[in-house]
Amino acid sequence: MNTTIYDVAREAGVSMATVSRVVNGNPNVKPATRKKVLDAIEGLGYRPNAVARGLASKKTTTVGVIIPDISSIFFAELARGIEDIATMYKYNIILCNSDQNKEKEIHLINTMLEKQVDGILFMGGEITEEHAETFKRSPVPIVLAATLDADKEMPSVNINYHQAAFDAVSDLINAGVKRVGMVTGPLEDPVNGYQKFSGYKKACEEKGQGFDENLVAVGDYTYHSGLEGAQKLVGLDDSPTAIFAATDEMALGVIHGLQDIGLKVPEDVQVIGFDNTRLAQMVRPTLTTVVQPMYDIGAVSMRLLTKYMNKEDVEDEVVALPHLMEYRDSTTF
Amino acid sequence: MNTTIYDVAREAGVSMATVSRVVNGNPNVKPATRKKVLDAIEGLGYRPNAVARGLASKKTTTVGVIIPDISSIFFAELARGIEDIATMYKYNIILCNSDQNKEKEIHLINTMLEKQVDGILFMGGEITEEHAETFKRSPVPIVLAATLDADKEMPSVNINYHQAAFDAVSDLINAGVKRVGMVTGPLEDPVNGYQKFSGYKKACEEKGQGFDENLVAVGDYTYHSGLEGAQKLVGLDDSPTAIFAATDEMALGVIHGLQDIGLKVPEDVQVIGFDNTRLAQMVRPTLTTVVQPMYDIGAVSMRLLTKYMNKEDVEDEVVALPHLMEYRDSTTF
DNA sequence: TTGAAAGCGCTAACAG
DNA sequence: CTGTTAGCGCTTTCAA
Repeated sequence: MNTTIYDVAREAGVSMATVSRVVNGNPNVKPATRKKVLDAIEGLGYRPNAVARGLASKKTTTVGVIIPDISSIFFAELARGIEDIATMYKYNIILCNSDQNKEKEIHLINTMLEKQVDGILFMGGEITEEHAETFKRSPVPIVLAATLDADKEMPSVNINYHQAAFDAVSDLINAGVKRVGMVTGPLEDPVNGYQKFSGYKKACEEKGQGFDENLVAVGDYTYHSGLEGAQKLVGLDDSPTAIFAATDEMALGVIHGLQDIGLKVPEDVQVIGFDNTRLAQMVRPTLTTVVQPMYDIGAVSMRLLTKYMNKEDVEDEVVALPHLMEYRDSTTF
Repeated sequence: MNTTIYDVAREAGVSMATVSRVVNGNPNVKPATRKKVLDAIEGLGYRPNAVARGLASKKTTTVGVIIPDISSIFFAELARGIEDIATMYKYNIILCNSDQNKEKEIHLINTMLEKQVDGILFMGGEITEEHAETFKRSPVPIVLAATLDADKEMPSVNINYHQAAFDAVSDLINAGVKRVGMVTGPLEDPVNGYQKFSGYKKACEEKGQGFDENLVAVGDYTYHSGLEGAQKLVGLDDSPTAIFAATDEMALGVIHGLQDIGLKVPEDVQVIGFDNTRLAQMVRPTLTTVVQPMYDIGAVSMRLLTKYMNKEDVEDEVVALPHLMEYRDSTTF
């Protein structure tokens, strides 16, 4: 049997309430008493049982984190930001991979709710009606990180993907590129698909080159799909002299796809990526990319969640972090 | 107030014990009764409280995972293997980053024990005496993943790092390379430092080139340190014509460090990495590397932990998974 | 096949 | 400043 608060009380010659008070740092304890209790705790090697505490207090100091895939370099960085801030506020994290599978996501939320988490941080792709229903029914706060909610009625932390993509493509066109191609994520994905694509499209339309759907290759976030996308695009009659990729990993694929068939980056074709993961510096030429502050998105969303959990006032429910460009050697400007 | 097992019992006209039985799939319930209960659960939207269950049953179906840094591509892959198997066995994961800091590691173990996890999966660097003490005192099983325990008295899952490094360097020497250099991790690190280094050293000594400490650069796992290491090594009078790096990330740094000063890989200098992370294919030339099955190490260690938690018999407490070489374009053989 | 009742270890009024 | 007393929601004997 493990030693309990009751054992400590007996050992120290006080009531369990007093032990509870010193364990929880309640100031209403005479120093001498506190010392007796502390000594007893030390002597018995007492370790409070967080489960019992959770049952009695209805707080577990644990938050659920639903993430598409922790082995993705992008989400792993986000997770690190989340965990750091959680630790700072004394929360632990229950981490689950969803593979962006709707049934799994809903199931995971329910599992976490059973475990009585104090809040949930959700990262995913599309927020369907069913997601919205589930979120609404949740007895604890839920915050979205790097995940768009069409109705903007959920608390969330993002950057403006549409604008960021628009900016990146505009840079290219302003620098004199006549035809810019794109390797996008699946268009059903609101972030890496639709938003970034629409930013690209808008820049094409407004800046003169016009939109040509042949210049768009749809990838699946992988390096390999970037590689294939590049080869498809440069195989065109009127092939692009710059390619914008929706993620850094695909951008690396694009660069190597280009190089593998003898094209030079950036001389023949310029390349811009998105995210500024560590990959961007691990390639030659180094990658010009849109900086998405992944760690910060994780950190800020966790901070936001703590505010909800503490019932603090929050002024901005929907926060958009700034993005910017990191110019490296895969572009000529 | 949330609905409890008691509400369901009243609604279904049975006792809470019966509700508990159907919730837990106990077969000793008449089908008709079961149906009544299930209907009541459905109607009330009842969701069992895992915290209360944990307190009563002394099982939380949660395991603690201590990892140096989830944003590392290597550990993220490992974590994915862990989580997948945990999910398969209906466990959830509490994930914490330790940054390989001893105090943090010990502290985290205690936090997890307070939370009454059913087991702990530990990834770290050095296992000190203090670690061993803490592990020994744990009331729940602990398994090490990709982490060496000098005394081999803890259950663990690894590959044979020494042998793997020896094999890689031997390949180079057998292929005619006269001088092989190495970029190692910190030598205090038993895995990425000492074991791999000693494998390298042994191959040098046994295969003829002899060991020359000038040929060794100590990195810190980062891409950047690989880059610097390479430049240091090729600056030598009698510079190496092949470099073995203790991790893929450092190997990418080595390749680019070489290329940045005009050397060709593999014509001028061959390069071999370690781990076979996804990075190995995201570089030109693609990287020849030692395959360490990260996902599998995670999966197998979690499986091993489930056996301990279920008090099943385990035949192999210390498991060594096989390693092999993946030959790509950064070597000439 | 079902119910009654005793905890699991702790928090949180409430009293004194 | 300290102790008493109810629970928190569930599992688990033990009887019936």
